[in-house]
Parts: sequence; structure tokens; C-alpha cells
Amino acid sequence: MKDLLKELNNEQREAVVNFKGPALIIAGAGSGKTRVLTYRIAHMLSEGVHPASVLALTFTNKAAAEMKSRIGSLVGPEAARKLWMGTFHSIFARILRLEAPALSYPSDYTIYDTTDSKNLLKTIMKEMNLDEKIYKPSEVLGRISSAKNNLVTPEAYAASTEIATRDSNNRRPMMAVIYSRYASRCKKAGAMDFDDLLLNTNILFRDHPAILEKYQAAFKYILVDEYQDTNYSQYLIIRKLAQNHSNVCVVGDDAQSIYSFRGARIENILNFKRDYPEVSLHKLERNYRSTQNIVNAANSIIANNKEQIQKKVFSEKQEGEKIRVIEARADNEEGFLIANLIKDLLFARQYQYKDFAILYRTNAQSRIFEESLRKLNIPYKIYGGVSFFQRKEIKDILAYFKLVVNPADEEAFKRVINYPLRGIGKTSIQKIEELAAASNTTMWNVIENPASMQAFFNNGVIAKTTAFASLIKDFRGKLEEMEAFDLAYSMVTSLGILKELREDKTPEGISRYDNVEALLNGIREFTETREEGDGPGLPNYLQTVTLLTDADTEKAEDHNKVTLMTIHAAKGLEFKHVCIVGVEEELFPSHMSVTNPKDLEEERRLFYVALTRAEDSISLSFANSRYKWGLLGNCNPSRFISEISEEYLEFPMSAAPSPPPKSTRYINDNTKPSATLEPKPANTGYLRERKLLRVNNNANANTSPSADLSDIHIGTNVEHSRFGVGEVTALEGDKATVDFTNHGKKQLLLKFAKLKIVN
DNA sequence: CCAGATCATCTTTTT
DNA sequence: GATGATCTGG
Repeated sequence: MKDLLKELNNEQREAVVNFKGPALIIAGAGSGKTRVLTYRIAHMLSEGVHPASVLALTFTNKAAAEMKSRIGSLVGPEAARKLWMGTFHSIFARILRLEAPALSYPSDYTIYDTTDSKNLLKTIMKEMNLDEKIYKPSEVLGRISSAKNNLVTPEAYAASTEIATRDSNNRRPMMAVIYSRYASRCKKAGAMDFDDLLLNTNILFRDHPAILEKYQAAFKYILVDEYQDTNYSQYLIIRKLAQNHSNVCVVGDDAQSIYSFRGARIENILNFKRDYPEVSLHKLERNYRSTQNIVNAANSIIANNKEQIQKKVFSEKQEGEKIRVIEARADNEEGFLIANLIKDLLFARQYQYKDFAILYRTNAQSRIFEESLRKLNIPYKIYGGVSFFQRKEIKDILAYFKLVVNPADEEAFKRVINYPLRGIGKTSIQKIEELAAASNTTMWNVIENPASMQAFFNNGVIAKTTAFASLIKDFRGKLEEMEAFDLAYSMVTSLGILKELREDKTPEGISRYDNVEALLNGIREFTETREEGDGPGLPNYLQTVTLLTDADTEKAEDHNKVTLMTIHAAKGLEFKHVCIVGVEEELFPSHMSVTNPKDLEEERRLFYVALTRAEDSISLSFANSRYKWGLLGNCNPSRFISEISEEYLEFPMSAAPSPPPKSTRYINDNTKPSATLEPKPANTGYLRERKLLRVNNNANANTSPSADLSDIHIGTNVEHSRFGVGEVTALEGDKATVDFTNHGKKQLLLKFAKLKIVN
């Protein structure tokens, strides 16, 4: 351990060695935060602290896993495994499972993901005859979520006149009722949504002092990473757990607080001193990641924010090159320029693909870069598309698992009651749901008691639902005795899912089959690596999987590829060269944020995060025009570019950015603003097909298609209006099989598909 | 009953 | 351009 301490600078060592009492570690970007956290924990263990008495909360599963393995290599894997280390959601999901009876929840409660929650809200609002245009599911869920994150229960919500006025001003007077029904439906279904995991932990600790005491005594040392991004609910959990011993160490950087839309409170870190007056403060100000020029540029931009903890981040690396500001005439030209820049740097500096990241403000911007990278044969990976676990075939199977674990789960029930098709139609399902509501029970209970159905359904339907119920019951009986993989495998086989998919020889079917196979392999891996004495495997697997994010599921073959992601997703990562793209007004800062100074400051912090991801160099790019909502519009360079001191910038592609004339914001105009720099302009264009021809006949003849069916070959990259970019992998007559990055393989009828050839 | 077509609405960011 | 809800013809 002594040797380890030598690897740290003075500030870092102070933060590692003094592990008793409250500590606030302000860790500037690239200041070796992870290293301090891991060494601190390793040091504690070497001083005799028992690993099971350490609670370490991280922001992502990936961060937790990484830290665990680093600690493991310092102090041995057995000790590392005993640590309570994970995300807020996964750790407290685990505790809630142990303590569920106290909250009158089943221990085998299931977790609703965002889709489940929205579906439930839609059902509720339909029952209440509310207009989904006014009560938009995502907004309603957002309101409920922020209520929960601020510990406003349905009762409190309904009681508050302030909230009531606000909702009725927003033409949503029924919000309180929706919230309350939503909560009771979740409870009845034995399900918790993401926010419930934190809210219910708070309720547990509030209403059951003995349980709180148990965990206060168990967790003698608490560490929290990314503290600036905790919300009120998380803040209070920490405070309660730490209130006796105050051995709480929080690490964060107020300049990197970027999650306030999710309820994060930057005050948590700003006020830490007030909560724990005897706090020891450590500031890690030396940046080991980036060149001086990058650090200085980042400092110069964050100086525009008012509320922040004073600190002086500096770098002692070389000065480095200036930030390149690149102006493109159109969005596709931006893609072309960035792809070429990457290719140039790759050769000039002997970088690898993985050394590059393209960071953008919104996921919608990724498409254009996919195209341009493909044209130059640059391998890339995208985070934040349709995630594996959101695919229909995967969600269906997971729904079966959920239902077997928790038959009360209504969303799971509705998803699989007629999958595979067993002749239980829409109307029957709706009647079951009504019957359940009328007798205040679950749909499962309805079909489990055929007698109660006699008066409402014919014998055919009852026979089918009873068969379904006994099927589920059979699997339930094996829950205890069988390992997750064996049970999962026996389910997909005996349900006929696997057979059905295997018989489907369409490319879609094949890719669905492959996905299910991948899911099963994942379960096998989980079964083999999981720890002893955790109880039945399937519930555990389900919990892990629902709390997984995109970043947690990286494939090995994706190792050396250019990374495309939102800036939010890039937090905590680093790359040699970072391309920050779409640095335009309305886009970055987002048009949603420009009216509110607080939101604007958060956008600026986001920009700060983006800049500080880079080790060697940065390019900032913006386009003068861009397609938005399918329409072409003009754009101006972002204010953030001019907020960086000019000494840190260079403008290789043009003179200093002069805002284009603001005159006409033209929409739906077919004249392109400028010629593009496509390498092979002759080969781009739309395929001749029915819909497009009709459009041409109507009005604008100048958009005539220039590509032909004969331009499609195996290996051709195409863009589809619905599925994104993909590669043609098979051709048969006028049918083409395309392997789409985000949707798997699809078979398309070429004369109807709206395709654009990419290379 | 379903696949394909059509319409309306939409975009920040995500555990 | 993308997505989900709804309509429609076989």
C-alpha cells in the first residue's frame, strides 16, 4: 500500500489517507478521480476496514465494475467482491428486495422500465377518458418522476394547492389523480419504476427506524461518485445512512453537473459543507488528461457561469495545439469534413480508431456521421440507438421471465398473454382488464380463478386462459430449483418461441433468432459468473438487466472503433481527439435552454464536459444549414465558440466564423444552399420507386432520382427512411436483405423501399 | 387478423 | 426524417 501512495500527488494522497469523517473531494476534469476513489477504498481495506461495511455508489454500472476490478487488483478479488458497490438504483433495488415485506411489496417485485411506465399511463388515461394530446405520456411521466425525485408522494401531490394551480394552468388538472392511480397500479402489480427504487428506499428508512439503523450500522463508510448529479431523493438516502458516523466521502465537480433535467441538484455539492460542518475539503486541480491549451480553453468558457466552487484547474502537459473550428456549408458537408479529418489524423499521428470520439448534443445528429464514416470505411460504434433490450423479441421474452417471477406484473402480462398467438384477442384481454379493475385485483388473479370468469366469457376463452395460467404456474414452480439459464432455455423451447423463430427464414426472423440466442448466451454467462447464495437466479438476472444501460453492454469486437455518442453519455470517458459537432445556436445550446439562465449555465457545463474529454486535440464544427424535422433551415455558430478566448482557437477551414445573414429562414425549399463535397456525387440519389415518383409528378421535377436498381449490389451501403443506415448482405430478384446498424437485418422489396445509396 | 399505408406529432439530454 | 397510432384492403 505504501507504494501505491507514492503514485499520488500531495492532494490526492491527502484525500486517500484521511478516510474518517466527512470529506468533499472536488475533482476537476481529468484529475485522477477514479484513481483517488479506488486507492482510498483499497487503503481503507488495508487499514482493517471490512469490505462489506463499505458502500460505494457510482453513476453507471460500468464505472462500478471498473472500480471493482481495479480495487480487486490492488487488494485481491475476494475482498473487492464483498464491497457494496454499484449504482444507486442497483444497490437500493437489492436492499428493497430484502426489505420488501416492510413496504408490503413482494420480494420478487419487478421493475418497470420507461416503456412499461408509459404504457401503464396510457392505459390509465384511456380509462379516465383523457386526451393523450394534452396529457402526453412522456410529459406526465416526467411530472411524476420529478415529484418522486423530490419525495412528493401522491397524497402530498394532491394536497398541494401550489402544484394544483400549476397543473391546471398547464391544462392538466387531473395530474394528481393520474399520479395516484399510477402509483396504486404499480403497487398492485408488485412493480416499481426507476424512481420508486429511490423513493421507496426513503419511505423504508422513514417509516422503519429499525431497518434504517441496521443499514446505518452496516455501512460504516460511504462513498459517492459524481455527487453533483445526485437528486434530492438520493441526497436524503445518503444523509440518513451517514447521520451517525458521518463517514461519508463525496466526489464531484460542480462544473460537470449536467443532469438537472433528471432532478439532479447542484446545490447538493455546493451545500455539502453546511450539512457536514467538520468536512475536510480536498481539491484536485491538476488535470492529467488534457493539454494546457484544452484546459485553458475549458476554463475560459466555464468562467462565464456564476455559481461555482472556486478552483483553478491546470495542466502541466505540453501546450498542445489549438482547437480547430470548422465551418461547413451544410450538415452533410460537416459529416464529410469530420470523417476526412479523422482519416487524416489517423495517418498523420498514427492514432487508432478508438482514439476518436464524435460528440453531439442530440441523438438525432448521429445519422449523418454514420453515413460519412461509412463512405470512408471508418469503423464506428454508436451509443444510444435502439438498445438490445428494447427490441421486441427480447422484451417479449423478458416479459415472460417477469411474469413468471411476478405474475401480478400487468405490463408483462399484457405483452405475452397472446404471444405466441394462442387466440386470446384484444377484446378478451380488455374484458379481463376491466374485470380485474372492477374487483380490484390483477389480471393474473382473474385468469387464475376460472370460476370468476364464467359469467363474462365463453368456455373457449376460459380454456385458453386457464391453459396459459397453468403454463406460467409450471415455470413458477421451477423458479427455486432451476438456474436462470436452464429455466430461461426451457421456457423459450417449451413455449415454442425458439421453434417459431427458427422456422422464420426471412432475414428479420433470422436476426430475431440471433438476438434471442445472444440473450440466452448472456443469461448463461450471468448464471456462471454470479455469486453464491444469491437465491434463485432469474429474478436476479432480471433486476440486473433492467438496470443496464447502453454503455454497459459493449461488445469486444467494438473495441477499436470511432465512438459516436451524446455528450451526456461521454461523461467520465476520454479520447485523444474529440470532435464536438453541431456547435450551433438552437442546437447547442439547445433551443429549450436559451430562455432560462439556469438552463443555459447547464448547457455551458455540458460544453465544458465535452471539451475536457479530449487528451490531445479538439475540433469544433458547425454547419450553416441543416435538416431539422425533415426541413432545411439556416443555422448560426454557437455562442459557446465565441466564449472561448480566441487565443486557444484556430480557423483552418475559413476565416473567423462570421454569422451568416439571418434574413430568410426558408423551409421546404428544394434548392440546396451550397454544393456538397461528396466524393462520388453521381452515385447518390433516391431509388426509383412509387412514392417518390408521385411526389415528382406533383411539383418539383428537379429532384428526379439518379440512382437505379442496378446500383444495388451486395456490400452497397444504403439509408432507409425508417431503419437508418445499413449494408446490403443478400440480393434475390427484387428483394434485398439489408443489415441495419440499429435494427438488425431486414428484407426489403426494392421497388417499394425508399432507399438512398450511401457509397 | 395482419401488413402496409397514411396521418399527426415531434427532439434535448437518461438511471 | 422518425415514430407511433390508426386505417384499410386482402
